Amino acid sequence: MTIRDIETPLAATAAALGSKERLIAAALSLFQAKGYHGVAISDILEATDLPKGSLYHHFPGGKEELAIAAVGFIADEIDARLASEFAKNKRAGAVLLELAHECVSWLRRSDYTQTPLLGLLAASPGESALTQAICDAQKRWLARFETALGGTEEAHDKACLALASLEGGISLARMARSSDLLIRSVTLAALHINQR
Amino acid sequence: MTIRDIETPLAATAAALGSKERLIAAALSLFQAKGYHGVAISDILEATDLPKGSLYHHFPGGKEELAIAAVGFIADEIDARLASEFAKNKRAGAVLLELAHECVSWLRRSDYTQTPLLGLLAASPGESALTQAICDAQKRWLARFETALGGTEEAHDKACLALASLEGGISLARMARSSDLLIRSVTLAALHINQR
DNA sequence: TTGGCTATAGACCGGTCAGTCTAGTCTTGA
DNA sequence: TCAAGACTAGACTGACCGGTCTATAGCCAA
Repeated sequence: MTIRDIETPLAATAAALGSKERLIAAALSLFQAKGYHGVAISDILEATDLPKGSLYHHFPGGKEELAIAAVGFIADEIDARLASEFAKNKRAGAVLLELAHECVSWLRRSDYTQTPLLGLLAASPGESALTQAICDAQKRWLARFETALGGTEEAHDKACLALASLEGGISLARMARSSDLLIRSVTLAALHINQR
Repeated sequence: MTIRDIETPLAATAAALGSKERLIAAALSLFQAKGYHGVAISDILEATDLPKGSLYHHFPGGKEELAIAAVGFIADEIDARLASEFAKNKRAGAVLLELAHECVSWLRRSDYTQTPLLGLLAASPGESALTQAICDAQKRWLARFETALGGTEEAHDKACLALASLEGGISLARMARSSDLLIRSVTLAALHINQR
């Protein structure tokens, strides 16, 4: 399963993937659209056309374990993507813009219902394992940008701006139903980040 | 009721405010911490120590009407705040930084449970009146920055970056439980915005 | 005192929630 | 061929959800 399978969550994947992957794909797609508390187990089962027994077989920990798996999946995907882009010696600003454009097509494809990253997924209070998983994902992405930018104090600042403009831009764009806002903020941020 | 009452949601306000205001204050505080779907009516009633009848008397539309009122309240508060700051001819970057610092103290006071703005409040799908209310709030704040920055195309870009870095920075900071990330991203954004 | 209005009070309802449990069906390897 | 594990299947449970309903308390005007 790759990130592509998630982007077309239901029809295309149902045939090719195993139940566990289908559950993760559907759960991620739904959580990104409605947040953890906004999605019922029954929604996920309906989307995957699987019975309850399957879900609790693969994820004995229930809803939260499934959500953590979904977060882990998207975290790995994006982390790997960042690693491969940076390995080509691209400038951080260029990588950021590329990621933003991918988010735009994601937003458009889902009719602005999904948040491609993790921002709105949680809305859950402090100590849960789910929140921790989201936190870890953000840390890893931040670290990718930071090292790519040179690992200095200034690099840290710029990495923060990169992710913040991306997450914030997604939030703005999603609400306004216009990817324009995301592109504008990220473009400006990328400009600043590429300055040395 | 002012924005201050919300920041210390329970104890301080209980005595001074009427039931309706107490409901709005508690609802806003809870929604900011756990998102719309993460808060039960019973949570709000418990926080305000009011019976169900009172809530449905003041808000016949139930949970959603209360949430819309809460969004409207914070939208007005911040909009007014922005208007008054810009009226003093402050530079946009300075106003942004000031707002960010207020968000920081807000985050700290709530032990990083609340999102001071609206980003995580929704996690609700497209067409609802609540989503529309949040969208309107963002538009108004965006317009404040845009006009303060001169109303040009470039001003629009900068306004997007301002709000995106703020919303995104809050999201990062909240997850990492460190206001540092918010300050870093907003400071950098403010720098860029103040450039002419 | 009375009548009407605003607001409080909380029992109650049908629906839905996450999660459990038992039974059945595949797959696989000896 | 058969036994054992992996997986599917869905009825069932108790808790909790948002919302409705009736009853009552406080207040001010007639």
